[in-house]
Amino acid sequence: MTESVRERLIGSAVELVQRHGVAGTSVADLLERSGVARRSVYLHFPGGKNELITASVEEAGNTIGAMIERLVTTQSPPESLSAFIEFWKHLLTGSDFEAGCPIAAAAYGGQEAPEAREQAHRVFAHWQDLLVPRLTAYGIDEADASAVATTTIAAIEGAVMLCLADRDTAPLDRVHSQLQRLLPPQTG
Amino acid sequence: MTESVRERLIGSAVELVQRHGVAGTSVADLLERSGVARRSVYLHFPGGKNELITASVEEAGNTIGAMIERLVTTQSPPESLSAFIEFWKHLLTGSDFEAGCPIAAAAYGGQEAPEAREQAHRVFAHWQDLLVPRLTAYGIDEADASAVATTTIAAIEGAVMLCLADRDTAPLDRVHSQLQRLLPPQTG
DNA sequence: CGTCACGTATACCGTTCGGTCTACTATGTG
DNA sequence: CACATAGTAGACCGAACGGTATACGTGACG
Repeated sequence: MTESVRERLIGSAVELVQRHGVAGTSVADLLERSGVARRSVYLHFPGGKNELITASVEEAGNTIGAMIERLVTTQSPPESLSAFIEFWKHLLTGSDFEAGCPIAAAAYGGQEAPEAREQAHRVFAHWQDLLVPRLTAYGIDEADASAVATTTIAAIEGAVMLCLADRDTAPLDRVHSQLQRLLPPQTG
Repeated sequence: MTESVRERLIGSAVELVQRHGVAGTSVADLLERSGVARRSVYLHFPGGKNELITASVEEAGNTIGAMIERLVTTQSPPESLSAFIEFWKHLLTGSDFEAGCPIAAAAYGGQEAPEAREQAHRVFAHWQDLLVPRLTAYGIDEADASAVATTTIAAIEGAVMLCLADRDTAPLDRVHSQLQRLLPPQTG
């Protein structure tokens, strides 16, 4: 039942990276939030902070990826899109616009943590791979499906960033309305 | 002719924030790159690092904003879009995928530098204000124009982030192809 | 000439950084 | 019991952090 030390560390890393980025997340912060002894960090992650952050990017990527998979296998692309947008709006409002996408934060902090950036690359590739077959099944030309998938991810990630800057969810709503236009009515 | 101390500091701050983010940019780095005495920083920016970074976000926002204005006043929306995409591709390849958008970096680093985040908000609002009248003049419904403008900015910003993660410009090309679909042929 | 603004150079402040170390405590399990 | 495993607690390291202080140089202007 109780979370393991490793899980607590990864969970804390995800939350802190969402709020402060990679460079802005210190080991001391991680210890305080996780309530874990300093030494335990290097027991589970001999590579130190960067290895922990890389693992947390993988974990967050898998969690969100599982949600994406659940959405696209149970709903149509437009419905999945709405639900995904709603997820991000809740994350933003629930954190008073302090938390963004941890994967994006890792991509931007890639200079100091190259392994975390590579992990971010894998996560984004995975997310797109989940979308492409659903888009083609929905009637989108195979040649265009990967571009639509990339654009959906990019526009939402960019909108989350705009929401952080604006401290408002309106950018996500505006992006939502336009991304719907990229999804043709079925049998299109 | 020679750059003033203030200009050197701001220019250095823009480049460093593009590469390392707000939290990852140290005063020592700024001194080394700008070749300026430590004391001079606090002479020009009594608020220290945060004030300097806020000024650099304003400066970078104005520079890119001026480019956007030049593009949209001399070319059609699709042509402007292509040129803007090309600008980002050059920035990425010219920095070996180490430099991204400094405004986005400020938005993500807003936790530790709130004034810089507010400045990022103003910059993005300005960029969108430059696009909206051109989109309506191009035939896009007034109710949709602001959404198209937001989506264009968001998708490109997100694509730049994906390019950093992938170390490849392909995401920008894919996003480009889909953003074109949001711009109807004239008299549409 | 005096002085004052602007700049450099560098020492220094207290704090925090990531990471290592020693010592101790549970909880099993052979 | 013996002993390994996994954890806590906390001192400690050298380096880097943002910011302040002191001393000096230089050029414009009254």
